[in-house]
Amino acid sequence: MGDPTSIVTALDRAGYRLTAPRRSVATLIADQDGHFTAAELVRDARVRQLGVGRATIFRTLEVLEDLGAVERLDLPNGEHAYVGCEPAHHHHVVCSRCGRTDEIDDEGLRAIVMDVARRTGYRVDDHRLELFGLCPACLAPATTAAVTG
Amino acid sequence: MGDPTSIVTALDRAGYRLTAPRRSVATLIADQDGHFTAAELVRDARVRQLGVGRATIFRTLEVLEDLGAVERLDLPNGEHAYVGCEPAHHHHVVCSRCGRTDEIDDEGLRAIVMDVARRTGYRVDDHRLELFGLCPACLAPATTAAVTG
DNA sequence: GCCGCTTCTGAGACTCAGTCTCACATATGG
DNA sequence: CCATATGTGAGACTGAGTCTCAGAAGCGGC
Repeated sequence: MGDPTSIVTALDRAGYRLTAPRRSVATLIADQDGHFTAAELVRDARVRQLGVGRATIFRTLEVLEDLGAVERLDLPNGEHAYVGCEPAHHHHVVCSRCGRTDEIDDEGLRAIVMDVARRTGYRVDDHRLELFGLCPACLAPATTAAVTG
Repeated sequence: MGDPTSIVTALDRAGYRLTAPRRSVATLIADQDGHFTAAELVRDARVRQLGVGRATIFRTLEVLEDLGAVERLDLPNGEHAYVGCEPAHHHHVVCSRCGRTDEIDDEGLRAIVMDVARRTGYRVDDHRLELFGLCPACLAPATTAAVTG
């Protein structure tokens, strides 16, 4: 964690200028564990005195989402969060406790999408799958606690 | 469409009072085609002079979501929308053009969830699947147009 | 039908995410 | 180093959703 290079590279390759604020945002994102919200980046930027404006953070997130360097999640509570990720189509499992996310591939889902399309007559262009639960690390103490108490 | 009975019944069975504003909201929802936003209900209520306040609409939607009489969707553009639906776990295909939604069952997804759980070590408690595309009705003219022009 | 208690409601203030504007700054190609 | 297109920050603005609180009204008991 903590390496903003891939984000910066993605910006560069797409023809965006490599400005100081964008590098700062890239660093902030690279330093996040699991998912994060725009508001968290704004707060972190202020704490770290990076002098990056709110608007810039929102704009940069938008660009990065377009580039696929970041993906937007809709948490069950309605919040919009982001995860840094590799630019390929995939989905995420999100830990409800610590916010850790892992990518999951598309495999089986494709079959479901095709099946739904066949049965409903829709042409399915896009889809979103999000799984929520507890990651192994958060699960371990929970299990222990359950056994103990 | 247009029959608010099932929503009213659901409220009643859950021990909520059957007030005039709640009946109005139930009717508004029953009259919606496809998905709708809280803002749309507020507007409709005003147009139809139902005298239902904004806060009440939000509160009623929250209650109905708890009861499973309504499900919340996150549209690709970030908006929060709702669909009236039967209170059982399922997912939706959403038409990007007309907003129509259809329910799809859980079948194949269960296998995916279990597979992901096994491979990642997460305990998956909840999931969300949304498919977006064009419904058959919106698809037909689109196809014609493509052929014609 | 009426009473009393509890739940519900509407108005409007409030909060907070996200967008927009616009004058100023700066990365980049030449 | 310059010209210029692109990016930036401050802060106003918008719109969703929440909260508060005094008053209204459903419902069970009589």
